[in-house]
Amino acid sequence: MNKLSYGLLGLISTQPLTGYDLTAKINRFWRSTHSAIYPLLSDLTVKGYIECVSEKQSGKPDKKIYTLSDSGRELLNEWFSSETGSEVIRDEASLKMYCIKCMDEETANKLFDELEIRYKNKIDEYKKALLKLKDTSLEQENAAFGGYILTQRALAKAEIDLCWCQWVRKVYKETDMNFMESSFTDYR
Amino acid sequence: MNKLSYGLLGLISTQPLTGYDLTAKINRFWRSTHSAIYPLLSDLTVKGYIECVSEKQSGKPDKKIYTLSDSGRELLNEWFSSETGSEVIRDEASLKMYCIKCMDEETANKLFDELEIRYKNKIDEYKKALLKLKDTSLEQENAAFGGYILTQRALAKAEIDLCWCQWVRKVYKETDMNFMESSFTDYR
DNA sequence: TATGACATGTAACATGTTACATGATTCT
DNA sequence: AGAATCATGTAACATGTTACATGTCATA
Repeated sequence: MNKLSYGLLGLISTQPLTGYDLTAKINRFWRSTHSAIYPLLSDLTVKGYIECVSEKQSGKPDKKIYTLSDSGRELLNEWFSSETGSEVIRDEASLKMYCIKCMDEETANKLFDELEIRYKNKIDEYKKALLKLKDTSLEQENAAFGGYILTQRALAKAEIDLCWCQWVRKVYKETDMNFMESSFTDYR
Repeated sequence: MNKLSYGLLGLISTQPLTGYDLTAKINRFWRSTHSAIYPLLSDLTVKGYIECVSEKQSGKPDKKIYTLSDSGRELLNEWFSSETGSEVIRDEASLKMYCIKCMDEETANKLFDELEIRYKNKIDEYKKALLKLKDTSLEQENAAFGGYILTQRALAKAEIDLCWCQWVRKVYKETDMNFMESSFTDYR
């Protein structure tokens, strides 16, 4: 059982879902692809933590709808009480930003442009997701609550990223002053 | 060449560093371990992007100090201008928080406690790192600038995480009201 | 008429983690 | 006395990514 497997179990615990649904849902909090998820779902089924019902479709592969079993629910509760692993971050933008003073000005400005657009798009995306959640909240309350709080957090972080990028652009330009004088905390 | 290799090249570009130094430095922005980094440094040396000078030590393995070569500098500049990959996040805390409404109250409160302590520790750590940077800025300006802006960002995000966790705890308790009424943006 | 959403799966390859291996010096 | 820091490296195993494979329907 790896962390992703627990995550899948967690999502399934709030409502029955297909591998396709799970791939889309989990990606907001845990980077993954369907190629990693489908084999894990097979494993979880073999181990008896989830159960699967097939729904016939025309033109598409049968839809496999997964639900949590009793032993899956037990395992989930153990996971809830276990120590939480620390966040894994791998951000190429950070690696580049570390070197910002080594780039020529044109390259640096292009990087600022690229990142600002990216963070603005994220903000839009999360705002839209929040509006969408307002419609679907009535039936699936537990899942909606989870989706709501996590999207609020993602939005807040995207806003920080945008603001930070604008601050760095400003501080980068002011080469004559001591950069330690400009605190991002004050700028926010 | 994977992203981590470019990151190592980037760090070395600002100052000569050992594998041990690199492991410590890069971890703030890119989760990795020495077991992944040492083989990459060998590869980069064979390919001629970095050069290595050994310094004899007693009781410890020789210290290998890496510097960037001309072809390494060229490759770095190409990377600076290339499209930036999107951030990879894998956060077990998010996976658990999605299920917060499915946990019993005691488990949920323990999770809130665990995460708040974690975020507070991070905030302390980054504040200390910022103070430390004020002393070392004079000689290594480019590296200090990179370290400074990235630590400011990490601090801002840790503060958001703590604030968010406290907000979720509050909203979680208020079970009778519609949770969509409570916006994290207003709470901040 | 072409792109994207829907829907599942496998294979080859790349990358990451954990444990093993060694050992002096400094801090608590 | 024991833990942490410094310092490099390999091996076995676990995990993740990209490409391949198939095919319909709805939207732009």
